[in-house]
Amino acid sequence: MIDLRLLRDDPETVRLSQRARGESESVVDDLLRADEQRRSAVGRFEALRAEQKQLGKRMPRAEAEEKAELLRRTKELSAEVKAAEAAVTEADATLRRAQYAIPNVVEEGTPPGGEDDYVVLREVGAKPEIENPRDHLELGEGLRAIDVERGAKTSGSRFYYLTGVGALLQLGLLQLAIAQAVEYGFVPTITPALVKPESMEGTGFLGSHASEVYRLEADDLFLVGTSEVPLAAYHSGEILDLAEPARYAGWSSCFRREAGSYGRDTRGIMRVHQFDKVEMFSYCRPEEAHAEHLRLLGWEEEMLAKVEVPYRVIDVAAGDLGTSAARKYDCEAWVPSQGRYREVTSTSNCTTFQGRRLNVRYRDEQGRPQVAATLNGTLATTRWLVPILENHQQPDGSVRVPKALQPYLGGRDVLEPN
RNA sequence: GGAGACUUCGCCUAGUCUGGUCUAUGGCGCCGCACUGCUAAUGCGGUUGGGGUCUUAAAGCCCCUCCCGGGUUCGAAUCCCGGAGUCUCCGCCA
Repeated sequence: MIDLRLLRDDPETVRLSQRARGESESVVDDLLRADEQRRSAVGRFEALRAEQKQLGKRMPRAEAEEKAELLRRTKELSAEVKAAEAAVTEADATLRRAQYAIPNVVEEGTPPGGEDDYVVLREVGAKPEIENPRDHLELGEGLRAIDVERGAKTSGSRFYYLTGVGALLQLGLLQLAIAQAVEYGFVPTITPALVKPESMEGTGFLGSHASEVYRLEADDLFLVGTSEVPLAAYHSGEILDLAEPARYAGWSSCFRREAGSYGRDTRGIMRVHQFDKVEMFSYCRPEEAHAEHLRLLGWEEEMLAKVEVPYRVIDVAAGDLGTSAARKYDCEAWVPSQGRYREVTSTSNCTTFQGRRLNVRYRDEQGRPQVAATLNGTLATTRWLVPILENHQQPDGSVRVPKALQPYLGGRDVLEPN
């Protein structure tokens, strides 16, 4: 949720942000009104409550006649206080709803517009020259690494088995990611994949992405779509020491319903209901967030370099940011069979938006608690197998193994079909 | 799944039976000051968090906060109901 002080002091910034996202500006005025109403309700309640407490203090010492008088007044007050309190509760709820209706304020410099209005920041690495490239599924089946038929048999479409070198490749990739994260001081973390509603809510995934989320109704739990969720909720309600950013690298399976993506990426493991991921997550001081964001992007690029895959970096446009993000950079890897770049990482600066919802704070120089900024970024996912297999394929259907992954595949430098 | 115990302002803890003087006790830690010729000891003071109001800002004042939500009452840390979490024991089980 956004900062109410910012809203009061500078509502125009919030309106501009809404415009850049292509979203409603009237919700800004709704929120301003709700804020005003809550404050006046609080004022009424507190005045009544103060009187009630004053009179209550005299009660034990009061003599018979005074006592009767006091009782009469305090009985009235009791009802008034109760009503005023109910009004505050309602105003709080209205305010909260209005606050939840507004996504994070976009960072200055974010390209305006929608999904197609991204800006390409750079392209890195040479695209391989491959004649009639096989796609990742054909390669994966040849290597007996990917089995979507049996995935569909047991679980339905968009499920798969990784077997043999496929399993080793994924485990190697994820371990490489964890190793890199540890090298840079991240705390490697294996997270819960099921979370409570407030954790899901606090991360901002029950807004526009609600239909993407698996819910276990019998237990009122949600399956996470990314370990960002349990990592963000990890320190909820806490006051952290953020002299240095607190960095976690989460390893978890991720679950997505992919509602509304019927017909898109139906082949192979490009878009699936369940996959594994190593995710970087940082808590830091707000003034440090911008620099931290660029660091996360740098670490993503370092991982892409290790798997020797060409990619480009895009600056995602405001309308495609998602609820919590103020700025987002995606790395897209080259996929030869499709002749285009496809998203393999995404790093978001959520500024204090999640921190405020989840109540994560730190102490500033004066020792006062302040809301922490949060950031996240992908270090490796199952989807990475697609560009890895395709870019390193050879005409006979074998696949070269990037040097960094070789130790995880028993030292092999080539995977042969069998 | 069954039974019981517990949850207090960073940590530990008093208070709950018997509602008002709880504006929540004490210790530890932490911060400041004083003193002592060293970073030790001692003394004094401070130390939950959120919100409102006022203000350039701070201070002040007020409200909320004793796990959460209801209820009883003029008044709830305290009594009642519901929920969550932790622990112990029993049962079942990978």
